Amino acid sequence: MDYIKIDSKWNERWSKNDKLKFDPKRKDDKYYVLEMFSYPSGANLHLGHWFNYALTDSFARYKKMRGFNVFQPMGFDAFGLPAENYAIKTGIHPKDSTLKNISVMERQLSDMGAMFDWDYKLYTCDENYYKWTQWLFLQLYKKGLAYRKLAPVNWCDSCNTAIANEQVVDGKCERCGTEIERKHMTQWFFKITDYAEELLDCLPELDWPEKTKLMQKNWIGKSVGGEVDFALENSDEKITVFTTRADTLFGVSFVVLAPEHRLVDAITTPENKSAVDAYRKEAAKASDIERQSTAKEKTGVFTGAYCINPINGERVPVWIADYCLATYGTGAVMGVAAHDERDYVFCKKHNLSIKQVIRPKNGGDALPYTEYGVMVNSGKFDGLTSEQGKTAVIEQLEKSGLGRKKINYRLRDWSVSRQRYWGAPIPIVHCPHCGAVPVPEKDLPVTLPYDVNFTPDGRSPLSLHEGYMNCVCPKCGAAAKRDPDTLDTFVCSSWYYLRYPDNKNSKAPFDSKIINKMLPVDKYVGGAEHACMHLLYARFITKALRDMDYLNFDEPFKSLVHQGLILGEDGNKMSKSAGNVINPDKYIALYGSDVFRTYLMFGIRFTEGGPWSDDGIRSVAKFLDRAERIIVKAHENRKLNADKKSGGDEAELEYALNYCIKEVTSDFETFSFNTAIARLMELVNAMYKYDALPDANYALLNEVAGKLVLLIAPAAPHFAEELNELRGGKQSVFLTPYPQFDKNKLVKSTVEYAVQINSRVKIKVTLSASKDVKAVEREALDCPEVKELLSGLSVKKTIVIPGRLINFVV
RNA sequence: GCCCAAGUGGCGGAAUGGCAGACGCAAAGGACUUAAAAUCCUUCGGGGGAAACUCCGUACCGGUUCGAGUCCGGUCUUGGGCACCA
Repeated sequence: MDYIKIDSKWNERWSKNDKLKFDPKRKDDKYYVLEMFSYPSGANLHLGHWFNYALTDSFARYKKMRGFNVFQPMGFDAFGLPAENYAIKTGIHPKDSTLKNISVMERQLSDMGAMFDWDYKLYTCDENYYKWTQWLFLQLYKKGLAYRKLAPVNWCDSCNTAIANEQVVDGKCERCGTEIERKHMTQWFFKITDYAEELLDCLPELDWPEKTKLMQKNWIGKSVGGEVDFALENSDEKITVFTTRADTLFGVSFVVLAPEHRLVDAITTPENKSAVDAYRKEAAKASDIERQSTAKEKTGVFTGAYCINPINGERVPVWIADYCLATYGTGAVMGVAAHDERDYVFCKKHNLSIKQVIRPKNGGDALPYTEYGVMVNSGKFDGLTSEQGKTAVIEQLEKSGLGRKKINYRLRDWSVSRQRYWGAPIPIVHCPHCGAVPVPEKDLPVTLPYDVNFTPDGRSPLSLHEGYMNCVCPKCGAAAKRDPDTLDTFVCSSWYYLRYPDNKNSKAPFDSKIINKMLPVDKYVGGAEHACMHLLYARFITKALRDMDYLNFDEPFKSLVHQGLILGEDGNKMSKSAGNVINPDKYIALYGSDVFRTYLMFGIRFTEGGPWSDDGIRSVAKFLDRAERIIVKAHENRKLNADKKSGGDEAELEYALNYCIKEVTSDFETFSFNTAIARLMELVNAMYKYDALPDANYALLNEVAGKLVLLIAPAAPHFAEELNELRGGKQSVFLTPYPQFDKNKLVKSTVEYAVQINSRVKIKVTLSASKDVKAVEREALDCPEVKELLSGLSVKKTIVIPGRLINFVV
């Protein structure tokens, strides 16, 4: 078959066939398949896109054949840093480069022959889209879920700008090599922590990979414990620490503040000031990852201050150390050397006291002992278990107001301000009189100006644009300034799935009546690298909009699948700099899209990915050729031996067909495309075997061939259409119901059993297909071969696995 | 460093705790052909054995079990994420 020629032939016919498109009037049997949209970074669709989009399209086509009204939209996550970097380097405007990339990628996506509903496309950089991203910001603001606070950014002094983590290489700015430091700026945050508990609670019901749910669970990081107040000596202030181990409170050796903690300046004594300042400066250079490394040496300096342990009145020194993070808990921790590895090392190093207050339940004094045990040296609490003590100590402190139960989350609020140009402007005006004032909804969008200057030093173009920055306060009319920042692109992608089904709505982001019927997404497909951020943000936004009565569902993505990562031939991640990028276009030009798609399905496990290799791509063309030959032959000879009585050979062929239907169906449901193709190959092999008989019934073979065309259609859509037409099919295969298997044709009267002695396979015997364990055992014992095998042995135990094996333990 | 995965022939990969290597690729041998391509047939984890057969084998070490690639504990390696790449 000419695989290249049929690509364009059928792509064109499909685009003209409205029956193949999503029907917006039918929502009861809708099936929303969504692939994470892509960032138009390079000028080309790369292999990874192809892998994800083509194979998910096969799944969508399968669902279509199962009778669903499939909705499969496509769009672009078009704002982002790379386009801006490109502009700084080349002077080409991000909008121009982005739109150009999009047009190339759209062409490649249509060449793929995927049944995307292009009428519903969206670009996040489009005014008609980001208008509603800004609307979303305003709703969150109204609801009290958007707020401002001081937060650190990576600051490059020479570029005079904040830079992304990605642009920090070895602690230096990737552009100019200047050492970066953390600078605190007032920025917008979304209060995702308000939803921490619900985001956690809803996880179990989601049909998501367990590992992804676990990662989100750990990311949210709920810990149940308590807060304890340590009063400062010579001050009215107190240090509040969060702990999950209040049972160790009697053993506190020191208290540590994060170097950024607000009290550090106030409590540091004059003789310690220079050391503390130097330490803080050094700590500002390290990333959180470096600071938390347990392999790193535990550094810290004494502030000179002391505080009082509320449970026993002991005087405790206050230190600062970079392993204590300002962003988690209260930014202060109590150090219990005897029962925490990190604290133990810290105390040994700085010669602080170590006091054992927990003893293992079965005794022992080896320190540090970090497990639960029994309280000792803890006054009236002695003898309580850690579990009891944790609660009892906090309850005691609650009476005096020096402590309280507290649930803490590792999850932090979502920082959405970006000091960049290529993003959705933040719809806020800063007025000297009224402060931060939201732009009225009727004035949206706040349009991103085009005529900006991309200075080589990387300063934010928006803040330098007078026409954009100067405005009047919507509240009092005074001269005011716009917020110079743009929104994190994750904000744009946190709601796009809600826009697709109603993408042309100019009055609202979406019509709730439509969206409540179209959502949740039935199958969401995308990379596992989004497990913690995008997927969590999208869940949060859905819940927030639900609480504002825009939506009536709790979760955006009912079912989720991650595709694996396709690596370069060298086994490394594909990248321009590594020179290992594979362009799918050359394979399409050589083999056609069906061969390429089927090869991707067969050669690489969808959820695993792996290094690219084109070994064997020819074999897939061979398989399709082989299938074509038998399908054509069966059709041409369809009248031959049509009245032949069915016998064992026919039953075998029908078994092969029905087994294939059963397996391929369940494989498609689980995205196990590689085994689905293997089962199709087996069916083709069975057809050849039958064809080799002298008196083969071609009417039957042709019937099987007809089913094969349908089964193969989601994997090789153009190929299947072509053969369907050749066989006289009048309408598209994708409007033809997917074959169902007949379970009566899958019943076999006998089964081959493996007979084991002490779990080692010795012989094989054919027994009846009974499920009755006792009957199978009796039948086996009657077999002469088994009798011979067991002669002279005494059987202690017999294990029968119906349909599989019998194990005699002797 | 922390969280989450993965590790099976020369290669891609199959295996609800039940016959490891389905289905393919590559390789070798053969048929057809003047020849090539295409197609078809056979072999194909390792050791031992003439053969029947037997022993070993799913990164490494240990455990649970009649039985472990699969479950548990530990180790190593690789990949993803670690909050301003998307």
